[in-house]
Amino acid sequence: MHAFDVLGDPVRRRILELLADGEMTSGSVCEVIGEEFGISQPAVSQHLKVLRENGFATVRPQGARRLYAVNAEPLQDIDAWLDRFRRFWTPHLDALATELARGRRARRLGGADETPRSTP
Amino acid sequence: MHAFDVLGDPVRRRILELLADGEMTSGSVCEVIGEEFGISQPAVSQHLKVLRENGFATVRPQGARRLYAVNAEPLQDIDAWLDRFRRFWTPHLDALATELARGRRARRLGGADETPRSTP
DNA sequence: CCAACATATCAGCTGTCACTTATATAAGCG
DNA sequence: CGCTTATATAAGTGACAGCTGATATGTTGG
Repeated sequence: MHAFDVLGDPVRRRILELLADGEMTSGSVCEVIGEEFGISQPAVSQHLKVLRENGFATVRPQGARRLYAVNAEPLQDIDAWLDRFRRFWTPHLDALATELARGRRARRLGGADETPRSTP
Repeated sequence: MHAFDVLGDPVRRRILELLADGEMTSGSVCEVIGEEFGISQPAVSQHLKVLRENGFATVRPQGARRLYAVNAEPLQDIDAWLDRFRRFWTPHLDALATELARGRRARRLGGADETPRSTP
């Protein structure tokens, strides 16, 4: 599943927003999301699974609870993908801004955006 | 359709990448995308429609052709949404970087991310 | 140990999205 | 004017994402 697909779901975006403020147990997430979106505990748990399996969140058991936290790497990938469009709203990067942008880009791991081969 | 849903499709992402290099006719886009993804002209046309209707692309008729171009506003929205996670990979913004980040954020239009009301 | 809690998984249903083929609209050209 | 080119729309279909209710797994406290 591609990073953008993961973020395509409003529930998952909201969960990440929650986690952005710090670790949360699955239960707390379920409480808030259930309240806001009116969906069941299994539904939330499934969303957490998607976030986990796609590297957007990490889990840490603490007794019976599971503490979820943001893992930003995939978000950084998205940020990197946006780079090619930044010039549309940042007409002329001055030297330092260029430097900063380059820094962000360089800090990325390996490129390889899955664009399919010409003739399968 | 939410911005992230629009970008959830690899074909649409690729189209935007193509348009990032400058205007293209629908035909040219069809040619490249058809080649790369092996889908039909109507399929590509439908994707272009989604991009159009969600503000990711603009069209300009030129005779029988239609020239498509990137419209970056929705991408900027996404960039703004990412702001709350930037601290995860930019541990300590120095003064100027903060200033730049604030500039980007401030340049955004109105906030209002569609988070549903508590009890419908 | 066992009852109650916390969380994950399973199986099945349903709506939506991306595709196809066929066709409509419209501009250029001889 | 027809004919071809360029693009969009329509209608139908298959796959799959996200939901629910039921249930499995694992933990804690009495």
